[in-house]
Amino acid sequence: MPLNRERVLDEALRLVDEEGLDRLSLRILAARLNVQAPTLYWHVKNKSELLDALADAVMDEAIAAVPPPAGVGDGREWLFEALRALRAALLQHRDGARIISGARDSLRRGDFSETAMATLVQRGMDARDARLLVLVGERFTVGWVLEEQSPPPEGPAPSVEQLRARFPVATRAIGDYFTGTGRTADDLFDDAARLALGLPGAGRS
Amino acid sequence: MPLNRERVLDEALRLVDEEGLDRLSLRILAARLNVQAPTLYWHVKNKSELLDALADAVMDEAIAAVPPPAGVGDGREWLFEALRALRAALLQHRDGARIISGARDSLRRGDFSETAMATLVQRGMDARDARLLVLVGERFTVGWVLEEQSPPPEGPAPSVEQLRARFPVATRAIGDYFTGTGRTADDLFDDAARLALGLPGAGRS
DNA sequence: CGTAGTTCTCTAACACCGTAAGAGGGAGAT
DNA sequence: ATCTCCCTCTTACGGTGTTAGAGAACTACG
Repeated sequence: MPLNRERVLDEALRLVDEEGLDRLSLRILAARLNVQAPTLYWHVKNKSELLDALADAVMDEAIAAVPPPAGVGDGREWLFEALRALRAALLQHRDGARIISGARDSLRRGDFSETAMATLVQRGMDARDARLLVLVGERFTVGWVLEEQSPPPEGPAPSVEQLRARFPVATRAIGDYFTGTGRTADDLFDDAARLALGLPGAGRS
Repeated sequence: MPLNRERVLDEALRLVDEEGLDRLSLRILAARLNVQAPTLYWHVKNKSELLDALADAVMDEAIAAVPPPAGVGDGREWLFEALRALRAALLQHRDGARIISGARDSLRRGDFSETAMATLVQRGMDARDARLLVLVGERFTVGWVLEEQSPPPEGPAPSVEQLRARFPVATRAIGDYFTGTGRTADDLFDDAARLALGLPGAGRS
């Protein structure tokens, strides 16, 4: 079975999932494919193009996960669901947000925006508002997941008391949000995303 | 004049500003300081710690640029100004957003959030709402500037017609926003940020 | 059948990277 | 005069992306 571009990309994504984006090197990837590193250059222009292709793959999954528009509203609720799907797709892969935010040349990013904006406009929203809303939602979500996926600091984690001393308001707010209540990180994103989109809800407890 | 940590960090930031984050290597940095690469290890633990220090430096500038709270509202308007200051500080340095989003261990990020949340709470906002709002604003802004600062694709830029064919809604909305009107990228950020924070305005034209 | 061409993988090498180990110079204190 | 601390040096290791070019295997053509 000969090597082809698809197998290279699949294995690259698997490698990133297992070891993280920083460990993706052409030599390691080649070894996993039982091949020498320069061989990859036959199937891929260079590493940067490989990274772009990975970003495309991740975005494809995100786009595929977006639910079809339904319901009645002006589409804000649908956009909210689309952002949930985007976040889920990014979380599906280790460093997913870094992959797509680092891509130099990925038209799939634009596809996501375009279909989102088109859907909103089709449902009656002003084009200018739609663009603004999609831009806000998309960049907010990427920034959010980027933070969620950022690895913890290298040294020993700072103690809870130290954090409480330096960030009293934040730690108390975090504590109030999670402890006792059965809320999860997913709920926090939902609340934040609804807020960013100007949607009601974010159900007070 | 002996080398010290401060001079190393200053020169590193200058190097990043001139050449971009990808070109920051210990050898190049050392050469600019008329020193050999391993010498830097006397002043800095390793490259990762250096990057964290750069992130701290950038965030310090952002924090310093935040205006003192004033006025009357519940603080949302002030937070909006704080986000503008954050964006401006990130734009001040090449790859500013990447620098702070890549930092593994920077407490200054937390300082920004903490003072923002404390300010909002002090002005009467519910702690939970304040946290959510600050989180939304901060991550939105970082995601936004990350996109603003991402370099153009390597090859020749795709033609306007190609873009219009693939992204009709988006290109039309962009055109409507900028052409003719005297609006700038700064205005677009302002509109988007106000939307994300639930502030009125984003003056319809 | 032979030969030419295409497709894929190989080896060898280059320049660069972060980083470790340890030698040594120079200044100040004992 | 020696000891000690601070700072810089040389040397080296294993890793990186990438290029150049040789060569094997297969296909198509005369």
